Order: sequence, then structure tokens, then C-alpha cells
Amino acid sequence: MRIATWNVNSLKVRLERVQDWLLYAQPDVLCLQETKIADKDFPFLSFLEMGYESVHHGTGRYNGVAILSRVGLKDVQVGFPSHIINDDDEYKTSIQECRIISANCAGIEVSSIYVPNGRSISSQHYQAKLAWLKTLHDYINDSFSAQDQIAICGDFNIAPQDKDVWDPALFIGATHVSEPERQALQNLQNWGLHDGFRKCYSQENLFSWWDYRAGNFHKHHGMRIDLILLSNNLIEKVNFSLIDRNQRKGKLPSDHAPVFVDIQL
DNA sequence: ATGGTTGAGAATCAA
Repeated sequence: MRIATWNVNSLKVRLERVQDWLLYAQPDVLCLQETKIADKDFPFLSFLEMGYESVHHGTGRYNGVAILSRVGLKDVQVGFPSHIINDDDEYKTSIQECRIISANCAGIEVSSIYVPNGRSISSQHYQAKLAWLKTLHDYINDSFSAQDQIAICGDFNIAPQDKDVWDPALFIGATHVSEPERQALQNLQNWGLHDGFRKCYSQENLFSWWDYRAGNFHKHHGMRIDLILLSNNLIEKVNFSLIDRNQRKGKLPSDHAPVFVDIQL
């Protein structure tokens, strides 16, 4: 079972690239983020033609998440369940943005998530990011048990460790590396969800995102913020993982590369 | 140089 995740930064611009990659990488499940299109414009039929069922949660312009699967797709949950969200939550609006969709694919509980960026530590957007991450934890804790097979895939907008950042000194006091964000990730790990990529690699400077600006990709200035978190019963069966950085190259790339894990079921 | 680039969508906003 190959499970992949890719922030495509507009599916309209990236559709042909995504289709090419499906043929090339042959994932069984592909989670997409930042589709930036509305449900009515999502190319369900194009993916179905290629053997992939799909579900999408988006309103256009911002955000937008999807799951594609060629091994089945059922029990779809669009957004967070309403009972997880507090009516008086200060950040309710952010929590209800199109940033999560979940489904059961061949017995695995798959979520495609796009964690808020946070912009800067001093901003309300950062507080909304922390609130969103808390809601994610609540959702997982409420919906799943440690015995379930779970894959939480997506753009976390968090670099788990300093070795996941090209120059940690530059990011002191910045989002993506702050202690509260990393603690939120640690809380998921404590719950029983583990970084699939790190099962296979311990090296530093292996990135999944590079800013479009200043030739950062060519200078190897990136971060690893696209993660696949797996339950214990899946992480022990991981036998391969890869960030396909070739997809950051060439004409019209996303600023993120796809990441996948292979699980020997 | 409060810089650099991309996408959505029509002037900025978000990343």
C-alpha cells in the first residue's frame, strides 16, 4: 500500500502534473492540499478515468483538500465533525475552513490535512493555527482508537526538528519551528501517530517544500513540513518512503514535492 | 532592496 501526500498549490495549474505523477508513482492513495478550487470544479471524472475515486472539500481561491484512492473510499468525513468544534471557540471560523477531509481506504483511516500557516508568532493567525491543531487532536482522539489503522497526511506547516530546516538560526522566533507547534505535533505522537518518513531516514536537510523566491530550491533552502503520520500498527510495516523532489523541478512546479510511504500490509 | 515568486482574480491577499 503506497500512501502519498502533495500540496499542489492550485489543482487547475497542476492537474496534468498530478496525472503524470499518478501514472509514474502509482500511489494507492493520494492526499492533496491547496487545490484552490470549488467542489463543482474538482476533476472527479478525470481521476475516475485513471482508476481513482476521489472526494474533495473546497470552496475555491483558498485551501481545499482531497483524497484520491484506487483501493476504495468510504465513510467520508468532510471537515471536522461539528460536535468537535466549540460554538464559542474564538477561532471557529478558521477551524471550519476547508482544511481536512477523511475517509476509510482499504481499512485505513486516511485524513488529508492542510494546517494553517500561522504567518507570524505575534499574529492571530498563529493562535488560530494552534487552535486548529488542538481540534485535530480532539478529532483523532474522539474518532479513532489506537487499534485502528490511521494515516494523517498533509501539509502540517511544522518542521518537526531543526534538522528539517535548512538554516534553523534563521527561523528563531518564526512559525513552523516554534515550541508550541512542535508540542502539538508531539501530542499527536504521544497519542500514537508517528512520522512515516523518519522510519526510513535520519539524515538532515531532506525537504518537501522550498519557497519559490530567491532560487531557494536550487540553493537547497527548504523545510520538511509535509508529513505522513501513521499509527503503531502501520509504522511497523513501513518498508520505504520518499520525497519525490523531481516534482519540484521543471515547468510550473508546486512549491511542495509529493511524499509517500510504502506499507507492507 | 521590509527584498525574492507564484496563484487567484482583478486590487491585493496568502503563502
